[in-house]
Amino acid sequence: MTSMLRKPTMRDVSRLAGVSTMTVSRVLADPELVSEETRSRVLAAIEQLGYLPNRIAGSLSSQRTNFVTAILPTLTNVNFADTAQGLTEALRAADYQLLIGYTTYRIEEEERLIRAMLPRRPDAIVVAGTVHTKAASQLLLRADVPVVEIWETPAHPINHAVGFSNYEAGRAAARYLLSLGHRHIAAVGPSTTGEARDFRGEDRLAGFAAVLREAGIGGGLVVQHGDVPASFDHGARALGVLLDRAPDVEAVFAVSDLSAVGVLMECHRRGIRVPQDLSLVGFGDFDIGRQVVPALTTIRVDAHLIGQRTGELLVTLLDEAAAGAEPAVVDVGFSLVERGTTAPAAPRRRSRRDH
Amino acid sequence: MTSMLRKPTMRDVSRLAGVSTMTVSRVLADPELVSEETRSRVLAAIEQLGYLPNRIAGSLSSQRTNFVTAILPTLTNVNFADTAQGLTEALRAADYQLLIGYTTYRIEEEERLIRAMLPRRPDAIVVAGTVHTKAASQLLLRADVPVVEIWETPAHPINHAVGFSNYEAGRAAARYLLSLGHRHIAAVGPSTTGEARDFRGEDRLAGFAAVLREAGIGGGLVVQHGDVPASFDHGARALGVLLDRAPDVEAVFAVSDLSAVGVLMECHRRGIRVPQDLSLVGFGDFDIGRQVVPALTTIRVDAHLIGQRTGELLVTLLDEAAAGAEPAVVDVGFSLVERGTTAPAAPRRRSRRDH
DNA sequence: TCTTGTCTTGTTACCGATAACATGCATGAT
DNA sequence: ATCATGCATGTTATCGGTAACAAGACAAGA
Repeated sequence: MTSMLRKPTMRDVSRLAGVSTMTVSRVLADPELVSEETRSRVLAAIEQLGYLPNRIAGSLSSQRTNFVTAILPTLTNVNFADTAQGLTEALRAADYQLLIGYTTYRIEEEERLIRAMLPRRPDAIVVAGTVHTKAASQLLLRADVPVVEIWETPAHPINHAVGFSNYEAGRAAARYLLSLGHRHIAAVGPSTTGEARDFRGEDRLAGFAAVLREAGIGGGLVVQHGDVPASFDHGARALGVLLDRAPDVEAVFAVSDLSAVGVLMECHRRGIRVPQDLSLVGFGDFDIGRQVVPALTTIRVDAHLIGQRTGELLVTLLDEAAAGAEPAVVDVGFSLVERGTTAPAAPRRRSRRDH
Repeated sequence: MTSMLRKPTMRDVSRLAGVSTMTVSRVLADPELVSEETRSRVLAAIEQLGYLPNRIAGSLSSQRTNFVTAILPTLTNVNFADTAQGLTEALRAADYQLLIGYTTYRIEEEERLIRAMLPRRPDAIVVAGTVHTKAASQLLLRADVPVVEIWETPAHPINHAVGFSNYEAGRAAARYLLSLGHRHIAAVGPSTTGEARDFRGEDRLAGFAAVLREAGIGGGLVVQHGDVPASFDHGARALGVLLDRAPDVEAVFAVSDLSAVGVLMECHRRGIRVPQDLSLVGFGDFDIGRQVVPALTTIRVDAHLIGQRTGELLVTLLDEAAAGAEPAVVDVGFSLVERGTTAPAAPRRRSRRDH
C-alpha cells in the first residue's frame, strides 16, 4: 500500500536508460534483438525503478491478452478442479492466464458468463459440455477466437473438442455388469427436471440404458432423483428410493463416484454386503473411491489430461503459425477399473430374494 | 470463428446512433445519465452491430481492471475450491473477475505468481497464508492495492486478513481428546522438510503439541511423514508409521480430513476398531467425513465463508468511498464437530496393550 | 569503391475506451 | 426579464504500451 507518486512507466525506464520506449519493449519481449550492452543498461533501469510492465496497455496495443476463458460447471468437483489445474499448467508455459467461471450446471448461467467474459477479449474460450443456449452458441461462433468444448466428443463441435464419449462410458458400464452375470441392474443419477442439469451424466445413463434394452432386460430401472450435482448424500438417498422400487436389485451403476460412495456407505449402514449382495460401479475414479472398503470399481477418466491436452491444443492454435488450423476433436478415452465393489452374480445371491 | 472485417467499436455505435462515443460509454456505464430517447437509440445501435465493449481499452483508460488476483495452494482441495467459489460469488455482484493462481504449497511459486499477476494490474490481491518469500512480501506491500491474507489470522498482517487461528484449532483438538480421558495421543501430518509446505497445518500441529506439553504428557508424538499436501494415502501410510512407533496410541489428530479418512480406512483394513480402539479427529469437515462409517469427528471451518467475507471486504474497500479504510482482520472461527470416530477412553481399551 | 545485407535503434501512428471539463438549453425563482 | 441551476451531451487529452516501417552504422562481397 506504499504509495509512490506514480507508478513508473516504460517511458521512465527509457529516459533513465537513454533509449526509446521501443527498445525497452524489446528488452522485455525479445531480448535477443537488443545489443548486450543496451540490454543491461535497460535492465538496470528497470531494476532501479522497480518497473512493472502494464499488460493492459500492452494487450490493447498488440490485440492479444493472453487470457483464456474456462467455463466449468463447478470448482468443487475434483474432476473439474483437475481439469482446471491441467489447463493452467499447460498454458502457464506459454504465459496464458486462465479466467475461470463456473455455471453450477446451468446453461443460462453459462450464457451470462460468456457475455461477461467476452469483453475481456480472451484469446481462446474453453467450455465444458456441448449443450448451450442458442444465444451462447451464437456468441461462441462469432467470438472470432478458438473455442474448445471439453468433457465430451461431440458429433458437431462448435470448433474444437477434447474429451471422451460419455454415452460409450455408460455402455461400457452396462456391458461389464452384464458380463458378470447380473440381470437385475439399475442406475442412479440426479434429477433431469431441475434448472441445473448434468448433461454428460445423462448421456452416460442413456448409454447404460441402451445396452440393457439391447440385451432385452429393459433399461427402465434408472433412478433419477435429487439435485445436480450428485453428491455422497445423493447416492445414499438414491439407494433408498431404489430399494423401495426394486428390492431385488443386484447391480448398480452410479453416475458419479460421489454417488457411488454414498451408495456404498448406505449399504454399510443397512447391512447390505458389497459386492456379495450388490455390485456397484461408479464413474470418475475419484481418490476416495480407492480408499473406501471395498475399493470402488469405476470408470476412469483422466480429468487432468483433458485440461492438459486442451492447453496444448490452444498453445499450438494460438501460435501465429497455425492460423488456419483444422478443427480438432481429441478423444482421451476412458477405462473401466475393476476393484472390490463388483463380483460375478452367484446363485447364492438369489437367497436374498427367496427369503 | 466467423470473421467480420473488424469488430465494431464504440466509435461505430456512436456513428450509427448519431451521438458521441462518450454518450455510448455512459449508456453502458451509467444509463440514468442519458435521456430515455437517446439511450434507446444507442441500445438499438449496439444490438444491431452486435457490439461488445472492449474492457481492455476501458481498463487502460479508467485505471481499473476489476480483476482480483487469488493465489491459493491448490484447486484440488475442496476447502480451497469452496473458498474460491465463495470469493467468486461475492465479487460477481460487483463485476469483478478472479484471476486464480495456485502454488502447489510452494512459496517460491507464490512469488513467481505474484510477479506474473501484477502486470495484469489487479485491483486487489488475495493470498492464502501469511508465510511469503521476502521478495513476495515486498511486492505485495508495494503493489498499491488492497492485499488480503486468508485462512489465517496473522498477528502482523501485510494489510487485511480473513481467516481463523490454526494454532487455536490445534489446541482445541488436543483439549478435546484430553477431555475424553485419552493420554496416549498422537498427531499426523505431512513432512515439513520438502519444498512444499503446509504452514497452516504445521500451525495446527504446533498448537496441538503445545497443549499436550502443558498437560505434562509430552507433545512429541507427532508423525510428520510424506509429501504435502496430505491425502488419503498419506493418512493410511502415516498410521503404519505411527503404530510402529507407538503401538499403544489411543487417539489421533490428523491435520486434514483427507488424512483422517485415510487413517480410518487403514484402521478398517487392519481390524482396528474406531472409536473403540482408537479415537480420531480430523480437520476441515470435508463432505467425505460425514459419509464414512463411523462419521468423522472433525474441526469445522467454513471455507466458503472465508471466500465470501473476503469478497465482501474487497467490494467495500474498492468502493471509492472507502479510500483510507483501516486494515481489517476478520476471524471466521472454527468449531469442533463431534461425530462417530471419537469416544471416551475406556478401561477395556487397555486390553489391547495388555494383550 | 560501391553494393548489399545484417544488426541495432528510433519514429510514427495507432489500439479503444474514459476522466475531466465545457457547452447549450430549458426551468423556475426572483 | 435575469440569472442561477441542473440536465444532457460533446470535446479534448490522455491511459501505456506495440506494430510497422524507417534509418544509420558497419562488414563482407563484387
